[in-house]
Amino acid sequence: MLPARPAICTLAGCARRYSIGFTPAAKMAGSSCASTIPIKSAMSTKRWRRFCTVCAGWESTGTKGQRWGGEFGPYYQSQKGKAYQEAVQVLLDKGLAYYDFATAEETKAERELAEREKRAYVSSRRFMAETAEQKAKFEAEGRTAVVRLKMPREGYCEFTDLIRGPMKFAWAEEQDHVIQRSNGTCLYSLASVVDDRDMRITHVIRAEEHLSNTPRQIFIARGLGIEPPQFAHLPFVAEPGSRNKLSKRKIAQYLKNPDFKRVYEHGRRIADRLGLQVSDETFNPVIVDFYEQVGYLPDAIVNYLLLLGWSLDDKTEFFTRDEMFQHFSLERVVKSAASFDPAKLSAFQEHYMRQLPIEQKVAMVLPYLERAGFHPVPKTVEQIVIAADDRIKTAGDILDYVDFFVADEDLTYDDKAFEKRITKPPQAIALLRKFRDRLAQAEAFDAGSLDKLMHQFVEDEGIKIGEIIHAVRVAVTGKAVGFGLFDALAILGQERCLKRIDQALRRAEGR
RNA sequence: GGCCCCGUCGUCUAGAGGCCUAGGACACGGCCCUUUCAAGGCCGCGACACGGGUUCGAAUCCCGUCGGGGUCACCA
Repeated sequence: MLPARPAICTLAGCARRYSIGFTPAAKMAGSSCASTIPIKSAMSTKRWRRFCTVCAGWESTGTKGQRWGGEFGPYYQSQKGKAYQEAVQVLLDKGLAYYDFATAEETKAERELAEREKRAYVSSRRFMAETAEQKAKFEAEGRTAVVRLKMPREGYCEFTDLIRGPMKFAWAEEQDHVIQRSNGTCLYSLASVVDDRDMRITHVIRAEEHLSNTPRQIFIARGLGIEPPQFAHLPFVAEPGSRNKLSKRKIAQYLKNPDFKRVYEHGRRIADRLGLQVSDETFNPVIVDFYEQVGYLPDAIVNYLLLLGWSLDDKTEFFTRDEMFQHFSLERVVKSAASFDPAKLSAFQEHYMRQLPIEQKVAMVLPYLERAGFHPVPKTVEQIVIAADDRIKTAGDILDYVDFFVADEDLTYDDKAFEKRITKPPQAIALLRKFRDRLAQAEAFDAGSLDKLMHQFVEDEGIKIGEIIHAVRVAVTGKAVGFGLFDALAILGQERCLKRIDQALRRAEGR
């Protein structure tokens, strides 16, 4: 069944299952992507697929996806109606389910009555039809039926959860859940059991909110003569700074958290420079798409998420995919919910970015420049990437350095910086002019030579380096901040540097 | 409300009765480095929810309290 909503993946849902679920899945199945499908349940296949695809390398969401095929299809619940109905019939034949001819209002009334009388609601089964005659009688009244499970009213359902250990639920607490709607279609709890059987699911690894519907699934499985799969219920991911389940709808509230806000606004700046249309549906730090758009590394995200609720020991933090597969175990999953910490995710991102070879960084960053409307030569980009070093924390950060690509006459100046470093200091303009002349005479224009030239200039003038260097920076880059000035000058080249300094001098003199 | 789950620094966690004056990471604060911004180095701050047991000894075991969360659909 395709989810009604578009391909959105929250960190709360798919991400957790990816980093935690995918890992043992791949481990147990002994292979990668293709095996993730049979190991999970069929629900929200599309979202799951989206996340896997994204985290496998931010590839486009190929819907053709041969990789998603497999021998136990079909994988869409919309194509499996017949299999579900057959299962319902088996349950009916065995007396483990029944036709319920009660109307929605009648059921609701019973439930409300129980609530008023402060007792647990148990279906009266007043409109239960187990024989053809009963069925005919209700139908004659013009009633339609749903199929409900006929849950045991005594005893316990016991099973072992791979994360939580032995579980014991009283059958009497279970409702007679609907498994087939009056229109003949089936519900999740029935469908997922059938899917799990058809797809040879051995381990169901899912969020803890499903813990309480496990007994009914075990009931259905046994009724169908299926050995129930092993269950592992993961705690959910909580909101930053609270224990509530993370939700993509609460972005406005999360924005009050300074760390969350920082991550969001950083992404927002990049999106704005790209002219991206942003919507809360996808441009939201709670959703993986956000990180893809801003240019995060999948490895960083997966590694961060892996540690959100699991650890190997008291010190190991960084894992390659292979190491994850090798070391992961459900037994070490933490039982309590873990809050999403955007600041720590950023720290992982910075770490992985620092590890990235230059060529890969360049390749990662180029599409951002192109999307922002620049057509830079890769060599220059490489120089910038090297000079900027770890200042580029996500691929989108390259946009902090577009000043190198804009035409000299289009360079914009930060007014405050210009004022502080050029207009205001009494000697600044004169010094800048002198330095400009030195630059004009420079024979070598590499960073090392420029460094020497600057120091010679400072010595000759008897000034402190701070009196000139900032003025030069603002004159050639327009900004007060950036990477090493000599790298910046070298990348721009002599001609452009002179042009920009002249331009700044004219601007300072109000011409 | 019934049922269920959970409770160690702000956050993620290590901890299976003595190795714990509770370890690591992120964040935070300070210092150093420095042409700005980053980064880096060093130092620091900082927790066993509470109350009873059991024990020579408890963060670890038991009971209770409190707190947080999940779930109770013809959603998935």
